[in-house]
Amino acid sequence: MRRAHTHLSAALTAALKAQGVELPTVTLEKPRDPAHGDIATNAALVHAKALKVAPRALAEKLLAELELDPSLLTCEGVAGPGFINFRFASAYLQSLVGQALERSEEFGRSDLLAGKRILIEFVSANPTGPLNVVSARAAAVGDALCRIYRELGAECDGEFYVNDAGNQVDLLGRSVLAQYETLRGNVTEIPEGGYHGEYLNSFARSVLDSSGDVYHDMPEDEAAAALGKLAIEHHIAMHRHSLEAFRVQMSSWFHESALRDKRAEWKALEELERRGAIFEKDGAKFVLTSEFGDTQDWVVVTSQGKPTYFLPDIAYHLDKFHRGYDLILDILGPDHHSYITKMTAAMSALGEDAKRLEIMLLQHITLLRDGEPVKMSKRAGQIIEMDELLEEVGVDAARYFFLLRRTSTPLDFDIELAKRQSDDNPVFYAQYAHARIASIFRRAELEPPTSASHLDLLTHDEELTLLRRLRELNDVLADCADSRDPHALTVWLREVAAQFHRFYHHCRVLTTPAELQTARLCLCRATQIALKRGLALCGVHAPMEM
RNA sequence: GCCCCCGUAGCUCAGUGGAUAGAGCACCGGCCUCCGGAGCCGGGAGCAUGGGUUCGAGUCCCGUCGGGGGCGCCA
Repeated sequence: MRRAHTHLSAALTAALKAQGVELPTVTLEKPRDPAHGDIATNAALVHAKALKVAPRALAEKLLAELELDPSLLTCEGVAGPGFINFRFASAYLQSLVGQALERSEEFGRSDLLAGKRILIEFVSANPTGPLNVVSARAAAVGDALCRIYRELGAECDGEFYVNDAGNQVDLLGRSVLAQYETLRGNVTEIPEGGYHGEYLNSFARSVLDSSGDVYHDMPEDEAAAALGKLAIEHHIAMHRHSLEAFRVQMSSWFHESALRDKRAEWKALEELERRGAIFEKDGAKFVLTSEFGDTQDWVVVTSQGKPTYFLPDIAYHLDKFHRGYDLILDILGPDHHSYITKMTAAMSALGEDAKRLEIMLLQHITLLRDGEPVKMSKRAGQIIEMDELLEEVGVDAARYFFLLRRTSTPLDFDIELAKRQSDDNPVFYAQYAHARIASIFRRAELEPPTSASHLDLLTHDEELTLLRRLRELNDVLADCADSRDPHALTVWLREVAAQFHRFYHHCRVLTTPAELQTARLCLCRATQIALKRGLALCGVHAPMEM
């Protein structure tokens, strides 16, 4: 899908060298104004200064030098301050239909990131309650990114880090125990800082129903520990179930308890000490993150001798580095922003190449119902569970809506809009185009073509514009990969759908001369394949009818 | 006080150093004896602000104003 670009890039490099440029830099871009063609290059503007000539004059010289394959590209001449514009040859655009039909599900695949190993950690919600809608956005984004990186040839793993150790397990156990005792008629206060969610009440009831007084008869510490463990396991199972329903495939679930079993947090501490990156103050141990780019140092072991959450987190990240990934991506909530410099500094302190670690912050979401924000308070236990949202709007709409904004932008999730079956609902608009194509083949009582013919008849403006859109899939995926953000894919899908509808309105498909009909059916099929792939990378189904 | 995100059309947002800044919604007006009208065609207005870097800035840097979030020996 980038043959024309590759060709042009090479041709321009050769032309620049002939003009005496030793290290040509060639950037190709899509002009904003379609009247300027399909590809523009600023090569003349960039290199004019060094060669001491006017940009437009250099552009003319390059043009005279340039050897282009006319089956791929034609030149539109020099324009503006010194841009050179090019246009795709119709034959090249038409050939994309053949590619789509032949490659089918593979349309969009490339080897851009072949050989790269990428790890994306996402969701990683604490197993102290069900997944809520905050995790749902992370799930949608993280999973879509995994799919995109794999589409581009990378080996990409998605990982859930399970915080199943430490203080919160104990606290969770005591909270459950309090609920359990209350249910037995022994009204007990939930401990300070404990968990108040209603879900724990029903969990405590199920424990009481199945185990009776067993936990009442144990010593309190023992009961709390046992109940904590039980509650954690219960929630992990819930998380797995919810994510599966959301079509999120985690490659691995990394348990903090496994790390602690190996004493990995203490080994990380020893390594930091060995490197002189630990100091003691007021009986606590600090890591010298300020020496590695952070504004302050952080406690890793309290004066009570217990590790803070940060120490096992360091051990966990170190483990990720040791697993040899080229890129280690963490997707975290916006409240973790201090974590970026903190963890990066800690990795540097351990002698790792911190550039391999990228921590991205996913901005929060606001659910809107009838235009009004749905109030959520974690402290009061009022949360909207991910499962409830899926139940109400469906997996397709939920996944797609979470990708509609850039990750750096807070997202308003309009529940009514997500449920609406009309063209102002972006997910339905894209899916509808796919279903409409399916209906054309049903109507014609034809199987979709698997090989192309008479493509040279596709010469209408709307046909060629549609082909240009289909070609962009590779570029869009590369953008998503670079920006670590699948959102551009939803923009592309909307544009493909819109352009398909325009084409369909202006160009009759059925009841036209046989050869033209064949060509147009091939174009319809190619569009359908492209839509299906785009939707699949978002984790959304492409229905045949709706 | 320090740090992060954001400020583009009435609203929600694209635009990640290029040429005359684009979509959707909403609003107004057209298009169904015609392959799915869940669609298409046409119509207005805008880069918060002041500097700087650059041949070129919505985009990069600094300041100001406005909105949101974060700064524990909690996780």
